[in-house]
Amino acid sequence: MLDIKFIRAHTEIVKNAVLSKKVKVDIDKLIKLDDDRLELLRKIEELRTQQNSVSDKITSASDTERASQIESMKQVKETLRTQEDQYNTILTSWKELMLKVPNVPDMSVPDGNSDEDNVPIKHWGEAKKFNFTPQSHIDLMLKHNMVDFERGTKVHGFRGYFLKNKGALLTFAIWNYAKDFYLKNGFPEFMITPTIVHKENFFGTGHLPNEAEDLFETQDGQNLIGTAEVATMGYFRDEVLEEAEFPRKILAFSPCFRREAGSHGKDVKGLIRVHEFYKFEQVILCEASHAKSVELHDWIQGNVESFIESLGIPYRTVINCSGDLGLGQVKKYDTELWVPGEEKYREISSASYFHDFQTRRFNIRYKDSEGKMRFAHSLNCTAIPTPRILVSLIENFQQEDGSIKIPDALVPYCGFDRIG
RNA sequence: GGAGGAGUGGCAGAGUGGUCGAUUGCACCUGUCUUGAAAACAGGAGACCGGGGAACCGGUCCGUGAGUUCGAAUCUCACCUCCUCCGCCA
Repeated sequence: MLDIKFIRAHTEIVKNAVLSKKVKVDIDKLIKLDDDRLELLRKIEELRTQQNSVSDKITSASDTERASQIESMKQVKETLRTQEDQYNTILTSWKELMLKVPNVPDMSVPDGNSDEDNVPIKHWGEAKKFNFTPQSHIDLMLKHNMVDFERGTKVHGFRGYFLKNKGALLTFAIWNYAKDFYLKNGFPEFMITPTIVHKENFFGTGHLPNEAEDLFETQDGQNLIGTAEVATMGYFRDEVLEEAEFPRKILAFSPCFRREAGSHGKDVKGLIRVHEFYKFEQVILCEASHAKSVELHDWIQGNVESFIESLGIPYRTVINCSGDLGLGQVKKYDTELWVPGEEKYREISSASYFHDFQTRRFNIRYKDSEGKMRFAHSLNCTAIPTPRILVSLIENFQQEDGSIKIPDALVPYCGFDRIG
């Protein structure tokens, strides 16, 4: 959510954001609505002032005065009721529009329509070429009895999977390694979050109102989270944080659920795109400073890059174009790992900052050194998702004989150094 | 799932129709006193919205939303959350 005062003061900037993010929302209509809202608000407050002052006098008035005052206040009450109804009608539309207004992309964000326009800014490792024909993670994992897609589909449905044996053990090893790696590298807080949460949390993060199609819903009206970010941010809703404790650095773990509506034809095989998975997420809350947000954005991105480097998987980092940014995101980096079977880089992580877009919706504030209440800034970045990481890990570490070498960093966590 | 109780400021806790944005205590800030601190005493201090350069003025907020009333923290209804007891269950 943006501040309506900011929208009014910088209308052109916001309109440009709407255009560059390819969002559908009428800013002129919003401002017109806000004019109407303010005009009515002033009228209503004037009437209330009148009502309050007469109310004060009524107690000490004589009986005849009182009768006439009560009579005149009945009129005021009727007018007030009509105007309040109008106000509420306006406010409802106003809120709907406000929730759709996107945050403004940073100057450094390239313009573009989709992920195809994202701009690579870093490459690490060599996109591996094998002197044999590499197999896909699907073939390799099936060969070593690490996964069962047929039973997954039988039991769960489309995109279902069972991780089995060394596939399951490898996953636990990654979780434990990731937990140790991130906690050692500067995350004082660690949480396992709820996965069933109220809708308001999705409005808070900016996933709603526009991404409802991608959410699973319970019969009680809550939704399943698609990322721990949602629950972790919700944790702080309506709270006033201590500036002295900034930046809050939280490592959060949760199962994640995504309907993948709108991507039915994409990645229909394998572990790239599944309905349920697990993810460690980096979540940051800090003071309301652009410079601080930028600094921490680079820090969380650096963390995920270091983590991938420690596994020895080639990757590149892209800066996401405007059209590939979420509603609330100011800027985003994606980290993409080399997938030899497809001969391309595939997304594994996403690092974004939001300024106060989310915290304004969640009402997460702190008192600054001058005693002024401010909305905090928020950021988040994938730490590691499973099982998607297995795709590039297994394909990159496959050997000519079809066995899979375990990256050194993971060996102590696996208890084996090779599969097959 | 059934029965009962409760939600008030950072915390505790008064307040059952107007003088209540709200007594009081703790915590907090400032001052007096003190070499310093503590204690004592005096004073200050909520959030949000609108107007204004500002001092300030007006409005809203007692779980949420509706209602009754000239007027609601206080009365009515619905919902949410928490607690206690019973039942069921990993």
